[in-house]
Amino acid sequence: MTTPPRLSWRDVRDRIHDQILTGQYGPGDRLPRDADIAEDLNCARSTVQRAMQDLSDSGLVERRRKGGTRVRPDPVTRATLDIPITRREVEQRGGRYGYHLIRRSEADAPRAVLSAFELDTPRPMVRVEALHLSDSRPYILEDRWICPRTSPEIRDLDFTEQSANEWLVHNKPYTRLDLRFYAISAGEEIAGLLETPVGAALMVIERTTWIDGAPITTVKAITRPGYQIQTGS
Amino acid sequence: MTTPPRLSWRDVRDRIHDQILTGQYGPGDRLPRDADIAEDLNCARSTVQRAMQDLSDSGLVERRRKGGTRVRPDPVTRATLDIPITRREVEQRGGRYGYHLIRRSEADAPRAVLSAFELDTPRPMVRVEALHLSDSRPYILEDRWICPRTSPEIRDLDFTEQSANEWLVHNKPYTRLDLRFYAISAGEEIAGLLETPVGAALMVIERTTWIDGAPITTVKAITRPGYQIQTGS
DNA sequence: AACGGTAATATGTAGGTACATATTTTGTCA
DNA sequence: TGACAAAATATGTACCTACATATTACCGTT
Repeated sequence: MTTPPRLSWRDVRDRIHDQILTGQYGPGDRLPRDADIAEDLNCARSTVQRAMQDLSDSGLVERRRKGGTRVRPDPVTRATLDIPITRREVEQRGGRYGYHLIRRSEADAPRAVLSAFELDTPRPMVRVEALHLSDSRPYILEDRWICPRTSPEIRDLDFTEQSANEWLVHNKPYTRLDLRFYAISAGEEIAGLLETPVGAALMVIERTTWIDGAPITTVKAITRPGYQIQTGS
Repeated sequence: MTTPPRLSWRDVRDRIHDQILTGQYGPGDRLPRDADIAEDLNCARSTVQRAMQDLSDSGLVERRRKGGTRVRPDPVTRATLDIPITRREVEQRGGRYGYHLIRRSEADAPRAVLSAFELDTPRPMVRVEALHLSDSRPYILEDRWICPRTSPEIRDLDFTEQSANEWLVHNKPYTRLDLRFYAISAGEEIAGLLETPVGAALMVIERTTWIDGAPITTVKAITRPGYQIQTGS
């Protein structure tokens, strides 16, 4: 008697995945219940559940209690991005990291910042403008607003030695993150700070974080020309 | 006797998460074994396992068999991106979608394309240049190379009606995806096609896919001015 | 038909056991 | 001391059971 090798949840996942992509189940179609698939494949329902969870996470299917599992009608390519601390990023690329605080100020947050936080009422915030350097050359220019109501500690920090980026990542967990990328053309001020020609195309990374609904920080990181964001590796 | 409400894996996760961020466990520190945590919290090991998996997925800790669980020394902010089919994207934004094939050609893949695929030896590929429109105005310009050795079917497709984007997403599953974003300045040709001033800052999305190591397609999607990529909704 | 409450049902989660697997640690021998 | 094999160990996976929860589906009433 040869014992058939047990099915792993990856096997189950791949099997379903194949069935979807060979057209056996099309967009919007409902798949059998986990229990039935489990019986079909002769494995435990928990194994099917694990497989389905993974397919759901990767955006291929949608699952709803009692509603069952259906193939997502609009396929998406889903990818995971890792954005390291800027210091780590520079060092990992073999550069010598440098940091320079440009200005630290307090003011009522402008409309754009409030809108990033999805706030209606104006409130005072701390603004930190700083430059990250790689081998003494400008790497990323960051324009950050921090909400002191959520992070009172920043009143005692001047961010001349340690970047707000680093301090926040190490000390301020968040429950919600909003990321966006877009391109801008370097204006005069930015071009001057990044030592780049006026009109250069620059990637901007905007990041906003909240903890349980309370705004922590929003930052506009303007990268030097040629900067790339990439997945994996 | 009040029965204490059972701990969910989310509770466990949040508890560990807090402990890490209050400094109870610092970067590089090793956490107790799952079994011990389970005993401490009076829950099943499988619950702790689930919690730890999630923390591992979100980049906060690293787990290794026998090595145990340790706090990641270099914190990263990890985010998930959904990139929909361009047609869906346009329609979801309330625009009327249009598609226009510019050119379909065959040639040996240039060095840049081979490098994207991590290939050494040149091989012939199909190139598809096309324009996606929103309300009859240019939205995304895509310059795509497809490997016919991996997808022989494309020999029979002319991509005049359906975009290669759509066909591939629906018919070509991939096992590996490489994504990168960067900014470019519109040259004359691109500016003409996107109906944008020369020198405008544009976001580029490069996407390369493989199936089990075999190259499928690589595409450079040049977006119109003001285009943004963002997480979440 | 329209409404509303109830039952039916598929997925989600927790508990528990057993074994698999990947590493590290230890121990032995040259 | 070094190399290699064996033991120890923490996480990973599979199975099963029981119950929780969110919806959908159904049915009776108006």
